[in-house]
Amino acid sequence: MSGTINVLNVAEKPSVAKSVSSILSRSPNPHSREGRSRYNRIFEFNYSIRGQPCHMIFTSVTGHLMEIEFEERFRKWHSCDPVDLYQAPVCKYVPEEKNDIKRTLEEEARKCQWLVLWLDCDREGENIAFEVIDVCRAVNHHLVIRRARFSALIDREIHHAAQNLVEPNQLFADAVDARQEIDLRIGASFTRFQTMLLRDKFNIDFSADDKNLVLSYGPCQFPTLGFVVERYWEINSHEPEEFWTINCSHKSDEGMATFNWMRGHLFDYTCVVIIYEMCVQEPTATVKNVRQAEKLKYPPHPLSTIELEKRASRYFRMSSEHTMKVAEDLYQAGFISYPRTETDCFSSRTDLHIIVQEQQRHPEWGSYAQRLLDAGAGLWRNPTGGGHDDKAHPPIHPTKFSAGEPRWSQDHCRLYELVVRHFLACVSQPAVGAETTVEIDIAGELFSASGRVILTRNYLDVYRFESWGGSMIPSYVVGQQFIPTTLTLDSGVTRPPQLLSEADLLTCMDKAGIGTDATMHDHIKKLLDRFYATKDQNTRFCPTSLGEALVMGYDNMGYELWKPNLRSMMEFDMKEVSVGNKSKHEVLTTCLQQMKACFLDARLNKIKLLEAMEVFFERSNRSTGDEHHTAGEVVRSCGLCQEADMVLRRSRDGNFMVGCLGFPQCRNAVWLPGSILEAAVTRNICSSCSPGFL
DNA sequence: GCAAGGTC
Repeated sequence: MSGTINVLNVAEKPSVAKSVSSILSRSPNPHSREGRSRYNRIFEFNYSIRGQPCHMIFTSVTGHLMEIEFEERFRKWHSCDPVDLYQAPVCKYVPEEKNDIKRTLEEEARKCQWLVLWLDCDREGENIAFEVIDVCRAVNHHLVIRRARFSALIDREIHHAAQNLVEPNQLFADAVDARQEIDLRIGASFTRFQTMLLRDKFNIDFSADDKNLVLSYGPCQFPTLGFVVERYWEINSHEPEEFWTINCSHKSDEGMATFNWMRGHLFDYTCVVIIYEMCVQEPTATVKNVRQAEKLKYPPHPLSTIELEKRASRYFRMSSEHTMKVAEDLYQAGFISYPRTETDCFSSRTDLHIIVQEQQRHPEWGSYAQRLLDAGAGLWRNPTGGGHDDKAHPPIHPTKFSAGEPRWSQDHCRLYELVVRHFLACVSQPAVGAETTVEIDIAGELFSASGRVILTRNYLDVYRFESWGGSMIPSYVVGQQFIPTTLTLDSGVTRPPQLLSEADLLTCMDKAGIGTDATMHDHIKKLLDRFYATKDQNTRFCPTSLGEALVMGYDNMGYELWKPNLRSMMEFDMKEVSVGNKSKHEVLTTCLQQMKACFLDARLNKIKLLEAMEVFFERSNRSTGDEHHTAGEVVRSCGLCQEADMVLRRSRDGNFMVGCLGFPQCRNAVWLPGSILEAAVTRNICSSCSPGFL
């Protein structure tokens, strides 16, 4: 073997550079010096790779080093036709704020014989690896380039990776190149097109700073908007239907039992009346069945990013964007582990007990932590995972004890508490309850009642965010007979679903593969920033007229640009590229060809987009006048808000519409076609569809 | 001024 060689090692982020350096140098604080970028230090130590003595120089980037952009002459909005953006040359460049990292890499690469890439082992990481290669090779053509493959920051894994270096995977990087290019071309072309088309035609009046009103289109943000609009439409089109049911209760010395009709509810009034009459004539109830069973309520799986966002939204009404900001703070200060992870199971190598031990001092949950560690208490249970593992980061867990820091905001305290309590819950036994179900028979009709008592709370003692409802019911024995205390015929009305909450929206995105754990909150925030949707105090999202108009415009064209399919197809193609079934060129060509055709067609049909905007901005303009308060003929009560009446009126352009008097709080409305010359409210009921009770 | 993806 020759003498010592210099090896430049690059990780995706500073924390990984430090961890890997510690492991390889077998020292908790390896020697380090400053680089040109103040975040990315350079660690130095000696190491031996397969007998070759190496002087290791270990630094990092911060995610992608480069961005993709159109060539200069296509960057200005009016410099070209947006359709040109499907062929315009694109290039990768290092943005200004990453220049110091680039310079560090160049300076160090000149001194080295080898370059070892320690980027995350996913597609994006592989792509970043090639960005680093580009920069380093430009200043040193003789570099020997190697890739370290590791899935966890633990000794065995890291030493194994260092001793078994491989080639970087061009296919993985290609998949990301294709994704970037498609996203840029589609996003920029549609954004410019719809912004320039609609901004000048409509006086879209936003109270805030709208000097740079941009109506953006993106393959992630639009499907996200699509979910919001789709739910809103589902609510609007809901026709409340009246139903009937029979309820029965029985009061005894032990308390009250409420029995539900096992038929649930029926929409046929006559039918329910006949059954009810039978029950009233022979009201004696006979107990047919009494079941007792032990039920378990399991603690949640270890915490992934999406779950953290969902739970912070549900428990504290924190937005996912704010949650990630606070989590990042806590992570930077060392209180919680890395907050961007898909993993919801702990590696068997993680020492869970040590994490619990640290929390024993806490005034609120410390005693619970002590009980967990007491083997005699039997509270401990090894956590069960949810089956997700990104092979890079553990689930989110506390890494340092705190009883609250002076600099923390209320949200920092809450989020730290959630992470700790969630962790303690994960390693706890499930809650145990006893459930009793009683079935009775009245005149041949079956009713049932159930009750539950919690026998052992276990994890519920620490996880104060969850409860397990249930009430006691008196005891019954099979064959026992009694006369019900009440037996009533009740009516109800079917309700529309609720608007999507932030947690619902995250679930929709996760299922459809829209965005990643690190970006989903960005796409949600974008809907609010672009005035496409609003969020109420209960974190529920409602599309604005603008958001609804955009989705409706494309929907009327017959395109599913606002549905998640487009992104799923792209994801599928990316996978094909990364395993070598399709080439990057092939995927780019076909995908962009299709999107260009779609773009040209959309432009040809821009009248649909304009029409959709007219509908909503007509409606929006009206709200500034007071004419919507003028009464019209009442058609029916509003099924959406269930508070005001729907009335028939003429809109400003002379067309008929049926709108809710609750406007603008309630935006329920039906717009009749302009070809209708007369409209009136009658009591006649359509004989073919015979709508039910309204 | 435009996308989505890394990360500080």
